[in-house]
Order: sequence, then C-alpha cells, then structure tokens
Amino acid sequence: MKRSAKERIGLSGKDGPPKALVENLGEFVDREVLLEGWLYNSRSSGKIAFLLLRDGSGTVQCVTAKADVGEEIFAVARQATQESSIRITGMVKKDDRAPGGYEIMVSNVEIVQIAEEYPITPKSHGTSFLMDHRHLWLRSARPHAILRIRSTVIHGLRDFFADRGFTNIDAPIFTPAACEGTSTLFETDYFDSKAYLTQSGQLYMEAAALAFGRVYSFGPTFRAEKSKTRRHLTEFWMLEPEMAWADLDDAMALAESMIVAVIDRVLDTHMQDLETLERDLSKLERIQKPFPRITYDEALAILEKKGKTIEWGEDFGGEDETVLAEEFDRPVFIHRWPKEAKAFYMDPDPEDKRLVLGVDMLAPEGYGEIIGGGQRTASLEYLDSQIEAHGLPAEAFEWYRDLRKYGSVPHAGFGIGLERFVGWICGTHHVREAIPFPRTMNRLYP
RNA sequence: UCCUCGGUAGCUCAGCUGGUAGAGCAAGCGGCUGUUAACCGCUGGGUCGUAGGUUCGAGUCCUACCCGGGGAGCCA
Repeated sequence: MKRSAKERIGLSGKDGPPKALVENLGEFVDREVLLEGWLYNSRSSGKIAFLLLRDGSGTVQCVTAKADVGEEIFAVARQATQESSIRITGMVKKDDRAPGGYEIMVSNVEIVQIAEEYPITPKSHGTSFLMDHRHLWLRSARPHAILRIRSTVIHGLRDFFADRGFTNIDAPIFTPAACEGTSTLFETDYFDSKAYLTQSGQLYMEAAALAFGRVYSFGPTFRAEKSKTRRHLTEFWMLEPEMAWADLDDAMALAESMIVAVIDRVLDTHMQDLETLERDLSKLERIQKPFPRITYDEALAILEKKGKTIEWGEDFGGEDETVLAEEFDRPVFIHRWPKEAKAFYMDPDPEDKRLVLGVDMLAPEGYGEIIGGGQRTASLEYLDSQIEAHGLPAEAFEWYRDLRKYGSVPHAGFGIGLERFVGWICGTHHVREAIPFPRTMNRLYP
C-alpha cells in the first residue's frame, strides 16, 4: 500500500520521504517530508535563508541554515528566484512564529527551473497591470483566496439544489434569438445563418421544469452591453433554478435558503481565505433568514424619504440600489414591479394589473442586484399579448408558446449571478476579481 | 454613446508659476544566523501614450487622436 501511494505521487525519490501538501503539514510534525512548489518570496542573510514555498494548497516558510545543509545546498537555496519551481526536503516543525503554525527545517533544496525575472513583485501593482498578467496573478494570495471561495460557492450551490431534488439541466449557449429581447447580444456565424450567445437559460429551464419538476442550469452567459462598471462582465456565470407548481413566494423562499446555506458553508470552511481578504466577517455572519421583502411601491417610498424621487414605472439605478440596501442589514427582496420595467414572460399580479410578480434581491454593502426572478405567466393568451407588446418576433417563440399549450402550470424561478455573489462574499472591489479570466468590454486577454 | 480621472524606469508613483529626469520596489554585485512586503551599501536602467502646435526652451501650456480606471444608461 505504502509503495503504491508513493508511486502514484511520482517524482519523490522511490526511497525518499513522503510527499506532503502545505495544508496537511499538521499530519507530519517532526517527520521529514518532500514539498514541491514554487518560491513565493525569500529572505536571506549570510548564514540563514528563509524560503517561502507556495504549493497551491498554501504557503510555508522553509528555514535553510548553512550550518545544517552545507555550502553547496545553501548556495542552491540562494540561487532560486521568485516563482522558481523547487523541491524541498525537510523536517516539519510546529512553530508559533510561523503564520500557518508550521515551518520546515530544510535538509535539501532542488531547483527544477530557475524563473526569469517575475513581473509581479511583492510590492503594489495596479489592477490593469495585474489583469494583463492574470495567468500569473492567479498565484498570488488574494486571487488564490477568492477563487478557492468561488469553487466552494459553486459546490455549495450544486449541493443545495441536489439536496432539494433539483435536476441539473443545462441550457444551450448558441441560441436562435434573444431570450429577453432587450439586451445586446453577441452575434456569431452559424453555418449559413446567425446565432447568438445566450444571455439567459431561463426559457429553456421553463421547458425543463415542465418535464422534471425542479431543475437548474449553471453556465456562462454573455451580454454585449457596453458597461464599464465594477459590477459588469461581458461573460459571467449564472445559475438558474426553475420550479413547476410554484409561485413568487416559493421563489423568494428558495433564494433566501440558498444564500444562507452557501454563506454558512464558506464561513465554515474558508476562515483563512476570508482573513487573507480582510473581509469583515460580522457582515456575513448576520446574513440569516428571513430576508426582508418589500414591494416596489414600498421601495419607492423609502427612496422618497431619502430624498431620491423616482417616477413610478422606472427601474432603479445603481445608486438607488445602494441606498435601498443600506436600509437593511441583510439582503432585501423587492417584488411586484411595474409591468414596463420587467420582461415579457412575467405573470401579472392578480390584485393590480399594472404590476408583475417579479422579484430582485439586492445584496448589502452596495453589491447590488444579485438575483432576478419571479413567477412566469401560465396563460397563452397573456403571453401572446406581451410578446406583441414588447415587439418580439412571435415565430422565435413558437416552442416557448407550446409550454402553455400542453399542460401549463404556475411556475417560478430566478437567476443568480455567480460573480456578483462571490464578489459580495469576498468583499471585492470589482466583479472581475471573482472570475478566473474576466471578459469585459476592454479585455479579451489573456 | 455620454460624463469624469489618468498614461513619466520592469512595477507603484513624484516632478511647483515652462529651464534639460527622480524615489521606493524589482534586477545585478556585496554584507548580515530568526527574517515576516526583512534590512544596509553600491551598480545598471527613460522615444515622459501618439501626432501636431505655441515658445529661445515643453514631462509641464494648446489641439486632435489612441489606450486605460471610475461612473451614467442597461443589467446578474
């Protein structure tokens, strides 16, 4: 067993010490291990060198004393430049002076490749420069922490829906026409015709919900809007659950449980990463059910009280959203919107025909709209009237109309923007930090 | 598309009412046995975004354009 494990991990000498990861050093105290990684930073004096090794799971300081390793190995240690790939053998020691609690007393240093002058130095850089080097920036502590949290958020979301009987049914990325008609679409050649990159999988999820009951899709979506703000990407990931036999209240209850479950999971498993990000934990810990639910009209009244007058029927701007969110210490649902402000498929409010049963969820701290959704109309007659009122091409929606012809039921769902959600959890300044390789109006590289 | 701020060394920036280019970090060399963005000394490093213009003289003033940050609209 031991031998096969050693062979599986490969490069360590057949008879050498076991290979360890920085995050597992606690299991190897007072034992010799092999660590494989990259030199994150180093400090040295004439007789002692401190090599900060990064291996993807964490960083650990490796103490190399000339008196212990001899002239030759000490010279090798001092030769390694920032981000050189190295193998270090040494004894794991518990040490309260070390940030992670452990450090390595080095017995051997092997350089795999000496890195050229690394562009990202330990000192400060501008975002533009860092984004030009995003492929390298991923190695730094901050992006590393954010993207590890992103990974956990994705797993948390998938587990949340799987636990509740949702089937994952992904929507296509090439689409024949606009899902919502309004936003700008990326157009691409599709053999002898045109196709568009999806801006939402929702209509397909409605079809899937009538087949599977409870479904969700999760994938990239594309918006060709010329938006240059900290909340916008041209390519972002959206998770869209849809439930048959459900209404607006069901959608809000689901969204609320989802947010709390995922934040709890991040708080349980990523304290160190949140610390790296200097995130104010109290702001996340107070995210508990229930979230306040206010109507569009009530939101208007709050804005009015704050001296911001908005004409009835208008959508809110970014600053309005921040002002509204500041009224609450947790996310807030705003529901029952003027028909004109929302998409054509929204179900009208039976108690006020000017309104539709749509909902937005605003995150605290100015992170804005994270969720948009609502109850979809089940009526073919009403749907047709709205397709016409919004000036949409009826022929593109024939299949969608079918959903109202063959066993139409009340159904509801929402979409959550992954990067805005992750950005909020991590407290990032801009959503582009919440995706590995951001695509914005001005960035298609690297 | 509009508003606004910016573009000077590899990076982050300073450069006053126009007078001939500067710091820290990084790189190279040397020193230091407990450093935490280590520290100390020395060295090299510039088409001041581009093109015009004003001037004896432009990084600095004017015009146009290019690129980027932030915001508006639109959205998750």
